[in-house]
Amino acid sequence: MTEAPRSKIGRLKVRAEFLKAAKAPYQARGGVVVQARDRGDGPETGPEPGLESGLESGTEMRVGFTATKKIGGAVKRNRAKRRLREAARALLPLHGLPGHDYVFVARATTIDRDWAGLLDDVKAALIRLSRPKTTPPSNTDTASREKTVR
RNA sequence: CCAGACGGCCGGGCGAUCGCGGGAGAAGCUUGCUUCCUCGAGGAAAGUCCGGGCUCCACGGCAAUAUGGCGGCGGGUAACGCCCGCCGGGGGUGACCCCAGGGACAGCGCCACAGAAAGCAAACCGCCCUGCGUGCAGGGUAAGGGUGAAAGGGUGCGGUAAGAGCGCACCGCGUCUGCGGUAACGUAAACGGCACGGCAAGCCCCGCCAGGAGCAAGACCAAAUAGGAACGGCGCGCGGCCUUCGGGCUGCAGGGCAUUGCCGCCCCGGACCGUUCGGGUAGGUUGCGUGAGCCGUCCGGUAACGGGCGGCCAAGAGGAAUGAUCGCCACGGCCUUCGGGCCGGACAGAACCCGGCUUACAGGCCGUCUGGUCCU
Repeated sequence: MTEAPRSKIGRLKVRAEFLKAAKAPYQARGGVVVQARDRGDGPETGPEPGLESGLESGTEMRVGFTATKKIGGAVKRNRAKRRLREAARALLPLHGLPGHDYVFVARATTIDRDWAGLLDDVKAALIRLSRPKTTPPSNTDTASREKTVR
């Protein structure tokens, strides 16, 4: 789809993709719940020319946002999604893994959490999710990037 | 100045950095990206309660019925159950506020409890008269008592055995006439001696208004797969038996070209192949914002509103943009050593579009009016 693998973050749009992500590992921090799913078409396999999976191909990482009615009315739900979207924009290129789908689930505390705290929550959840046992080989440069950030 | 009534308006401002959605705006190049420019939530965007526009479906016209809604009169409007003005009734010292406010001689029904009596009036305690056996019978009466939401006009005077619209005055009510008003209605006089109780938010009657579904409406483009149709090529087919399920053996093979056999050709049937077409799913485009539009001004109208002229184009997503952080100022609290410091931001987010209604709302501004108090 594009040559720049890092700056491009796709968006989850279909309900089925959210349901798949909901079965994946997740991490709950103070103001947010993050779910991460490895789509299994990592960058080493490369875009197979014959395969039909060209749509969700390659190193792209994608993200979706969810806020249930438990949080409040439309204003509160939109506000929570906006804050999560902004946090994802800032942190996902640094701590996200390529080829993964992330779903950020808003909680009741998402709105009132102060901004720095919310960023810490998201960062901690992303780092925790990025070092499970099945680490892809492409994770090395991501880890080094993490080190430089700290 | 205090208390209050009514109407209108606002819903923080400026800036910096990083971002997001739209653009038939401009430039650049590597032709699908970058940079710049520009526009980007509300007074209720909400509830989805009424009225419309716009779509599709249904439908020959008219009338009636059913069902639902509306209900003083006049006006406004595209329309309304909305708005304005007025009338009537009720409340308030007042400014003002409130009212499901058509019909009870079309009919049915109801009026609990209490009370003697609750609807073609009757008479419990009374009051009065007559009779006598002196506490009962007969009669008159509806003033007084008591019940009730409501007791067959009210108050006063006369009248009477006691009373009673029995008579009179005023008030109420009814009828008729005059006058004012477009009308609802108001008002005056005369007459009537009071008859016609209330409930229509019980059914009902009368008048008026209503076909249905909704932008997930509807229109267009159109993969893959399956199925359909047309055309062309092609006898590739069918039955029976056996089977180790791979197949084998055997028989038959439509109609026409006069007839019979063979060959050939054509038609038909059917399997497969090819081409084309239509329906249609995913997906995409559109509907989708120039409109009962907004601003200014003048004119008509008490007003709602209407008209003229000039100017403007101002969200349009589709997992759904309008955000994050910071600084200064304004506003509101609290503290203050009067320098300042620390907190805080209501209700709520467009989804086809308008007109209303209803509900939610921190804080603030403006105008008109009423009552009271003080000063001049």
